[in-house]
Amino acid sequence: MAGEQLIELAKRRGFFFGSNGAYGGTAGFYTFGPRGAALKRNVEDAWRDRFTLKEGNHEIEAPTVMPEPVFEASGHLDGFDDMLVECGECGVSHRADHLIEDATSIADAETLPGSEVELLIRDHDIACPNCGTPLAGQDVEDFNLMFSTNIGPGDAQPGYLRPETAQGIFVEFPRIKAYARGQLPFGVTQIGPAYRNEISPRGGLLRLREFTQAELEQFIDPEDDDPPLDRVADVDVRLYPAAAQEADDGDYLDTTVGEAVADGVIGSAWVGYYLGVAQEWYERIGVDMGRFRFRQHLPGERAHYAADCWDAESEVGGDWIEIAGFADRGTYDLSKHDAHADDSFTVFKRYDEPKTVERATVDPDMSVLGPEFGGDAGAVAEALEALAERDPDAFDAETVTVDLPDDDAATVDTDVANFSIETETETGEHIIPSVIEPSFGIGRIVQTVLAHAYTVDEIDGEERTYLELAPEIAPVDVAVFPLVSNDDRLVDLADRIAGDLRGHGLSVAHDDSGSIGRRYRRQDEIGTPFCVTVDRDGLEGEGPDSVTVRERDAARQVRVPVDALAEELAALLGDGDAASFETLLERYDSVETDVEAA
RNA sequence: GCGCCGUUGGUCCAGUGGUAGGACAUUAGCUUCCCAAGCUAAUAGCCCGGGUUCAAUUCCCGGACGGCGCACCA
Repeated sequence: MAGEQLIELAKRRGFFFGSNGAYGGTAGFYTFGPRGAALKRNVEDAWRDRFTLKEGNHEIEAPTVMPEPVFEASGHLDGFDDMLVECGECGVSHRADHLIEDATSIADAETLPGSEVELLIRDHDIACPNCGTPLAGQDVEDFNLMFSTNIGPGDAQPGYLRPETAQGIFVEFPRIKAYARGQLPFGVTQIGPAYRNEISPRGGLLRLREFTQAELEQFIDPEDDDPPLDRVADVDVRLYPAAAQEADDGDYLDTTVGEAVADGVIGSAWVGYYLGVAQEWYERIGVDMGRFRFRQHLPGERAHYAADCWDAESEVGGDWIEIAGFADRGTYDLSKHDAHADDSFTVFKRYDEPKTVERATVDPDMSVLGPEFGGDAGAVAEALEALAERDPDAFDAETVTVDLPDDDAATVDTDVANFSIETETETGEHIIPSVIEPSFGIGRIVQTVLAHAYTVDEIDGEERTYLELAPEIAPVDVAVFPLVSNDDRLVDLADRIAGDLRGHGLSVAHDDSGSIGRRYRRQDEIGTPFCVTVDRDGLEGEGPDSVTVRERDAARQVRVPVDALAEELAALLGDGDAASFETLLERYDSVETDVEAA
């Protein structure tokens, strides 16, 4: 519940802000500042680690501009536009196709041309649902949600910015399958921008015209391929099934992935598997699981090709927002491209046992058919082949007669057809894989982790705002300060340590401006998990030089030798529980600061 | 796209028909051995276009951007 303060912090501290402010701003576009870009990249890296590397999947990077035929095949060109009609009286815009569908028995008015829709509005006396004024005579305008462009000079080759990153994966499937050696199941991922020319962008990062998606297309043979469900069977999930949403007293279903799949609440085991993987991943990057749920699509909102569909939703500012979708898309996408494109979008599925089939074939003697039938010879040969398949017995006679496309019939000696029954061994068949699609909105995840990390507490009686970000995704790993800036020994050592830690691959902030408390607060506000402070005590005491390491959440401190610093920090920042601040406190001296976080 | 409301330093706000003030932040200096301390100074702003007016940041119209509601979200 920190909506406005969070937006203010995001702007002030460089997480994100509306783009092109110098030119008045552009709705629907956001720029990630230095902190936001780092945070977003860390989220993407965490996603890549879990959904690409840990799953053994293949990541690709396809262009954002794709030619028109791609979207003719995908259905986006026809299906992705809205027909709008504006009321001349009250000015409210309506979906023209919806008005038609309500007033007539036409089911898919979306596919009608605009001119016809205008006639239908006139013929059926359709009026504005808002004010009742007849809409006859108003223009129906197409509004396609894809950004269009031209590829090369002129307008000979129209192109569009992809409205989802997935199309790049589907289009390149014929080649990608070769890299997977043609073996199902395999998964292909892509992280990158997608574009939709939204009518009305709203809500900060929530609905943008350019946004980043991380998508996984898991290609499977639904008959043979099962997910490794046991890996996530015990993962607890909070489900909000369609039935519960429709019931008056519907409630969440707290269960495990294994049980939900076994009970059929989750229809697809593959979808269930990825819900479990996603649940653990969201937890890892710091989503508050008390403000998280999986919501099943209602029958009405499901895309027509999706068998079962669940959304991951998080609560931000009191609203539930969709942050990922998990859909069983069946063979929809690959079938479309298989039908439209030249290449084959199938994989070869080997049978367990080769099948032996007897096939009737002909091998017509064209040196006879040619002279006899002239230009029709080819058609005669084709008709013979078709007949052999349909009615092999016809070739038992002396002559055989076939019908030609132009209603003529042709009779030839059976010998000429060279009819035979051949035995063939079939080792498999070409199938179009089914697709399970987990699709993540990166910007929405960034917004979620920021909102869930936003915390206000009290330190030393002063209110403090900080981001309780997971170290893995925090934009800065560690900040290094001299405790005071009027002692060159401290300043120089802080400089040296910062450089050394950067050499170890850490993202390091260096700050010697203002009091130490002020510098801690700056880092707290951007979620830096650890601060290293160089003080005189660490240089003057017995033994090797040491510095203090402060953790963000409770402001506890421990004194660590400079020589061990890089190694200890790397362990603290590594993913998983490789090391915790508690273990540091056990092994080194803690620092009394009289500071109390409450 | 529609309706209502809004837009003043980096951020949050005050204010005015005669071109503006605060708080916080930032920078520099002094001070400072652990949590937004203090002192001094500096940087920095009326969203854009048109109209009314001697004069517009202020009033009017339009636009852009933002918030809320409607519509939309394949």
